[in-house]
Amino acid sequence: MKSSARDAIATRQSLIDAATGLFAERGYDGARVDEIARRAGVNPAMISYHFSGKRGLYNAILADDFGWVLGKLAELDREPLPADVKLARFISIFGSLHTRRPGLSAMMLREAMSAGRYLEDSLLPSLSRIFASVQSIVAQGIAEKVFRDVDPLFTHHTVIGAITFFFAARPLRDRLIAEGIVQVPPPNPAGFIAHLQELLARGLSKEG
Amino acid sequence: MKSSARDAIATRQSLIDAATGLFAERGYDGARVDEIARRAGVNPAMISYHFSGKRGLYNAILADDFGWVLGKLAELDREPLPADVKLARFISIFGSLHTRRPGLSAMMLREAMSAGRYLEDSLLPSLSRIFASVQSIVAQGIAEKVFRDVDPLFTHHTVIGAITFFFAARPLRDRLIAEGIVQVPPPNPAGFIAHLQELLARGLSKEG
DNA sequence: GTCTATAGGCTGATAGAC
DNA sequence: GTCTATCAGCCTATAGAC
Repeated sequence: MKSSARDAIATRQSLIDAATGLFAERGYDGARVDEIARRAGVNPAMISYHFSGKRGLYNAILADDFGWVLGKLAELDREPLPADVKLARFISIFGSLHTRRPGLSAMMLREAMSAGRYLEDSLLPSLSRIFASVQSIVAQGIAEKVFRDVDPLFTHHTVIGAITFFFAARPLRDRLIAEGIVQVPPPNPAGFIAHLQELLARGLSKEG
Repeated sequence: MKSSARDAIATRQSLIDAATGLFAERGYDGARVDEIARRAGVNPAMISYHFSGKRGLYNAILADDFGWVLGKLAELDREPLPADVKLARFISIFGSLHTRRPGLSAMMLREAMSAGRYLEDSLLPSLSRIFASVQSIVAQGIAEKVFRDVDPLFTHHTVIGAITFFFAARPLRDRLIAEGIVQVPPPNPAGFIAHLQELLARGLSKEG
């Protein structure tokens, strides 16, 4: 992952990749800038240079990824689909986000637990948007009578909680498997997403 | 919550309560011992005295609560109940744990994300036990043909993820509600637990 | 045994010289 | 883009009061 010297783009990207992993596993305060730089294979001072500090690096990561999700959510909003299909689609989008950007689920969870403590104010609305994303789909489904009468916020929390936990808890799962403390095959993300789609489809269905 | 002077028990408890809140919201590295002591209304040096340091305090909290959960899980194991009832019971136990000890869900999530980084080795088996608790219930249900043929680990992650997220994400939810960014009534834990029980019962059911 | 005040010493983020 | 020094922040140990 080491960038060649004098390549600003590569330096930036190395830092982002290394930092995402460390922020995810150790949190903002637990991640050391020296180790981020070491993993990225660049000089620690590059963090100030490219992102004006640790905080800037942290927020740059979230700004990028939030942008990606919001774009996808906007696309989904525009499509005139029945709510059950939308929900399955959402689960799939949210799953692929975390597959493409491992570590993001943990960063988002940490922000949720700390009420957005390390987040720039300008990013709070984006987080809020994502935080509330499933609710409107569920509400639509209830209105359309394809879902039974559940609480949209509860359903939202179940979906977001399950997905983020699956990805965020990977470090512990991997450790327990590696140390032979639990014996399970390493689970695959696509299978989990399918499992969750099926569970929700059956669990929310009006009939049954 | 301030303990009266020279009351070791009260001092200890104040520290545990204050620390649980701060560890939950800010993580191990983000929680400052001075602030823990200030919130507890005791002198900072009391942390060394009663728990031989920050790390000891952190692990004392987890040791207590893990003990409580493991006791409940052992009880549940002993009862000869059908798997669907056991699962509902588990959800209820796990929910009441987090209701009684707000902050614990966040502490456990953080440990899962960091692979048990701040946990004493002696507590890892307990965490692992909790981490794997739902799996065996689901496996039993499949064998008994009351559940359809799902992946027990996936189901486990869904349940644990949903519950811990609901409680751990409270700070962000409260903030978004307080600032009027989302408009929902503050959700009640008991309702969420019931919602999750119902979702799982329908979603895992063999018929339908 | 329980608690307070304080000083020491370490670690880590950043800025400025090169 | 790198190296180095500084400065701030935080945990803990110590000495002693109650």
